[in-house]
Amino acid sequence: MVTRDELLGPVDAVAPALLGCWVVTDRPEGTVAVRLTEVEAYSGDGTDPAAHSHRGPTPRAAVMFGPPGRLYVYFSYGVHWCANVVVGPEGAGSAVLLRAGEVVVGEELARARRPSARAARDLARGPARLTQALGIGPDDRNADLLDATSPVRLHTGDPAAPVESGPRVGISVATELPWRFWESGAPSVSAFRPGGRPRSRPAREDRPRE
DNA sequence: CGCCAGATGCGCT
DNA sequence: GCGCATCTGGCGA
Repeated sequence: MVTRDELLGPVDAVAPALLGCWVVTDRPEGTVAVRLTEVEAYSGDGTDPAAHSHRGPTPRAAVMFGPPGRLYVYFSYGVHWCANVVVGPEGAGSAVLLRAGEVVVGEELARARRPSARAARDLARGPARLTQALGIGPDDRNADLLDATSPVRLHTGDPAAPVESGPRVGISVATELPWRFWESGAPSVSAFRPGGRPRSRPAREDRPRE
């Protein structure tokens, strides 16, 4: 198990240290474990406008201000659930987004949860895919990842390759911070462009309508 | 292959 | 009402 002390440092130092760790979910239908290959740091120190905690402990972001080692789960784009590990001292408002990993236990169950995934590396490639493969959802909000009896846990591990860093993905502010960390060469690292897809505007005002 | 746009609901202005 | 820490399938080269 990861210990509380390992999560107390600055979020941009803790985030790369989580690479290689395992996220494990025990459910009635079986166990799935994912070895983390890509994460992103979000800081609650007030300097990170991309963090959900940037506007204070709103109802959604309250978990980010709680004790380290809890799971911050949020609903994204009206469709997906994404998961973070809360880090830093209680009240810091910092968290590490779990962006991608490789399924190391329970591949059959992960495939059943993600029928659209073809290659194995796509099972947990991307933050919403990762939560799907692990069966993480709203019921896991604020779960204690450091409790050995919890159905969702974080186990220690080491990266299998050097760690690289670069801009975070899918955000439109603070894109200069190199707070995305990944295992060099990992096939499960997100292929998305830094900064996200540019927002498209209506191409034509005179487009015929039905 | 790569690029594109829709889906879909919540949080905050 | 607007924007969003995304994913997927469709379409064209």
